[in-house]
Amino acid sequence: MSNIKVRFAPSPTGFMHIGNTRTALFNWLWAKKLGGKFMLRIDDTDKLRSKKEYEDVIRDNLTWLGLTWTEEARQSARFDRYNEVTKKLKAEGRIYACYETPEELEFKRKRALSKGLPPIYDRQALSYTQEDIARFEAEGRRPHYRFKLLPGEIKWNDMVRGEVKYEAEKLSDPIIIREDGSFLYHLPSVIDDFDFGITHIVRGEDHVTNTASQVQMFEALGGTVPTFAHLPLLTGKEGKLSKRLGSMGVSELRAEGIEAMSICSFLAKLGTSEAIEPYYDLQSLADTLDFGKIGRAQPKFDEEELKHLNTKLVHGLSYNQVKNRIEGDETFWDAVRPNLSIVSDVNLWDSICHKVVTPVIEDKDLTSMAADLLPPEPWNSETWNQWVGEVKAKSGKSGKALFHPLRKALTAQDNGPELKILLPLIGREKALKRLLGQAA
RNA sequence: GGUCCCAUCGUCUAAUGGUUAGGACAUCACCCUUUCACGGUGGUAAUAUGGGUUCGAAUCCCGUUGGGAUCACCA
Repeated sequence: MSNIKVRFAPSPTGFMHIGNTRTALFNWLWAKKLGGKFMLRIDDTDKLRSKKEYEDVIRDNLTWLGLTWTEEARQSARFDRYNEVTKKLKAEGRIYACYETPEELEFKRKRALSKGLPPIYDRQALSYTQEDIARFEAEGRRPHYRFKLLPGEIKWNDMVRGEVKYEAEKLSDPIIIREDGSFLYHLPSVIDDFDFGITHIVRGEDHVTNTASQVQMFEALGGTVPTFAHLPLLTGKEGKLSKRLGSMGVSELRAEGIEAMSICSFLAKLGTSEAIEPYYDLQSLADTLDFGKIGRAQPKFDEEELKHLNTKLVHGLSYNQVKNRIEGDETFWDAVRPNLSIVSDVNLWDSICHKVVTPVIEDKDLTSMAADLLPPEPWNSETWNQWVGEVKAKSGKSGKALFHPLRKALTAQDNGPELKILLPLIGREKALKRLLGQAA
């Protein structure tokens, strides 16, 4: 049994969007490929912004996508553990108290920037005297805490970026505890990864500098540093990561009729050197996962391309894969699916065959003539050819002029499945009325 | 501004110093279908820019331009 373990750690402060989903997917696929475990961790250290509603939607989306988890944790339930670690690190001098107000910090940053200096924390707090601290406390100030980075080179071998190096001196000591005593993301995340035995962390490249400081946190905890993979961030069509991209949720895509496997196939292959094509199960996607094939440039996410892929995927869906959610039998499905963009459009064709349709009459002479020539039932798949042959002979029309008016009258649609198959399903009674311009 | 990353057809990318710069998606044309769609075949289409290094550069080096990330008491 593999000891590989990955996690997806969303903060329940918003819905699942395309970027989130991609991160979850790559983690899941990696665990699947290596026979490891996938855990869900709710990063709800920010009590104000975390909402149960978001959490529910995240779970629901993951389940729908098929990204199931076998273990779960919640940061808000682990504060005792975080406090314990913090106490130890304070004693070791790796965590220190600071008394600057947010305004003072903001001022320092601006001043550094205006002098052309990097806005790195100046560690003034390390030189406080007892008197300074007493004075701050007397003023009613409460401390926040930072993690002290050790000078020197920080490096790791990234599964997508190769060797990554940072100089600790060029990084700010991250604030890990707020003035109100609550934890910020950095340290709890590391403690959890350490405690739960996470072996690989796959996340967006917006985390690379966080990783640099977190590497030192893992070391301070005395743990092994997990293996990292930082995925290039997705951008929008126009170049910049647009609001639209940020708001493009799994729930919305699902509501639009996009298949879960379309989303997974698309996100797993976008930005890689492999063709973006439909995969019908996560296992086969996992088999092909290779972090080395992920490019380092930022791919553009285009919803249109996702829709194209979805259409292609739907065309390849067998009856067995959809029978639980559609009307109609296998013959019907096979006849209709090459015309579908989304599975639920099958219902449109089902209702065209079995419910009331208001026909569109384009060529009254032709359609009423065709109505007269309609043969008696029973009908089969050859009926169409025989009938249309007669209509053609008598009207002298052929090609589009012949077919389009018939299609519009019988289905009220501009395009669709082969009429040869549809006609017997519609039946003589409805066909006759529709050809005469009556709703039926 | 510091640090880090990136730049090849419209899009995702391949080509680890010598290729007619390849593939996939999209697009276009043709074929199939007595219509559309589906399907099949084929075509158009790219190395951001300026310097080097080299017999030879998409590839290595430097500059320029452009894009992105980060530098939060968000995660």
